[in-house]
Amino acid sequence: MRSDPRRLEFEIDAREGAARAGRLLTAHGPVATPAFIPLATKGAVRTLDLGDVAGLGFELILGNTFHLFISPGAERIAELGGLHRFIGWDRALITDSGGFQVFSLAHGGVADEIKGRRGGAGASGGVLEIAERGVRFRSYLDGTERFMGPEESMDVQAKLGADIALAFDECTPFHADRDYTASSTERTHRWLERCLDWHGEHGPPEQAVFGIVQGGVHEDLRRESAQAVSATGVDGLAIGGTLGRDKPEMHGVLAMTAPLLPPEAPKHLLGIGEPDDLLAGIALGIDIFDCAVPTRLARHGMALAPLPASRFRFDLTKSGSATDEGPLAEGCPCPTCAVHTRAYLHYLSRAEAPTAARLLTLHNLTFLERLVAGAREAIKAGGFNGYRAAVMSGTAPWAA
RNA sequence: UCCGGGGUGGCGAAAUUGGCAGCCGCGCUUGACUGUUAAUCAAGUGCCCGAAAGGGCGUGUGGGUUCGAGUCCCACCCCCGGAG
Repeated sequence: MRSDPRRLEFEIDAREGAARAGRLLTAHGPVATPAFIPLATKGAVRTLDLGDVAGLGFELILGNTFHLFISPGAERIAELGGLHRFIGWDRALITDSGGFQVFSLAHGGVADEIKGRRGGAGASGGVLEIAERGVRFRSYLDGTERFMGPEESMDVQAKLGADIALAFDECTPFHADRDYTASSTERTHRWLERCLDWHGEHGPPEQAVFGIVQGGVHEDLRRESAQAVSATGVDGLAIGGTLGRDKPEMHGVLAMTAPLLPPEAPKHLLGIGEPDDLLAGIALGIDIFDCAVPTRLARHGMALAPLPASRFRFDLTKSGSATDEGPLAEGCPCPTCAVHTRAYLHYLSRAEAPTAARLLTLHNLTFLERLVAGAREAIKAGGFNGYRAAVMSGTAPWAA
């Protein structure tokens, strides 16, 4: 157990039901919440320069312990002045612990595991052993055997110098049975204690640590996990693990889990999400979200748009856009929509021009930033429910 | 005009030399993507009719040989190269 002073101030300005608007005060500046966090897994938001990311208004990005550990290595980054300096980002930074990458190494993506497809482009089955001490795996880069446990993860994150470190956990698969999920969740709790012990002794004083709540889809396990993580006095809590087979189940698990977390703590929903998921999470009191969807979809020719009937996606690669002179989304304030037509973006996407991925990434990140910015304003004005209903009925976040 | 080479899906091309035409790739269509091993992956795709099962038609054109022809023979059309 830790009894250190808090390294992360969290101020709540306004509440509406469980939803709240406020800010995280990190060593690298404030982060207005609710916030969406772009992924900079390998130290870069794919296709963008971090100057672009700051220009879009983001105050927090997420880097990854596992990938940076594999290359270029924590020592290298430490020698070069830490991750902020290495990548040229002076705002807040959170690093994921590597727990999810073990899952990914074994199963590919979340959807691959749920649907029983053994991993699209991933899933080379590089996990050798998951044991109490930690995880033995084979590097996807050069095949060498590597090891990561709670201490190693925290050591890497200390060297990276993230403002917020995530505790090392095991992301329990959807297909794991209840017994496995229970014992894995308990091990994650023991790993959290070891993370905090290591961090208390060696970690940067200004670095905050979030613990991760597991428990799969089981209410009692989620409750036990929420209590166990809360009891450690972490600076914040993250909800992890696979949350169910489909969206309704995911929202159910979320609705059951979120209220179990201490109300005053910052809450991070890991790996989610899509626009409706963000609003569902915000309604339940989630403060920060990270997700691969906006940036990955952009690289696959898919734009986010106020289209709830098509999961807020607009497929720009379809031939219907070939002669469409309108913008991606009417009234969108992003730099792409300010200049370009659907016809041009369609052409670029089909041509697999790198510029297409960049322009769509700018748009998609803007969409989510505007979505959460709108939620922040709505909560402060006491109109979040109306805002959510408007977005869910197809009103653009920048118009709401 | 003569000599030589060549005409196969939307495109580049295969076809074990007379044995289920179109392998493979591009393009196109559809699907997937939620703490990023994904600017990726999966499925389909000769043409026509049909919702489908299915049916019909297909290797420049027209004949011929053969149980069977993209492949062999004859004539013609077109393209490329060379010679006049």
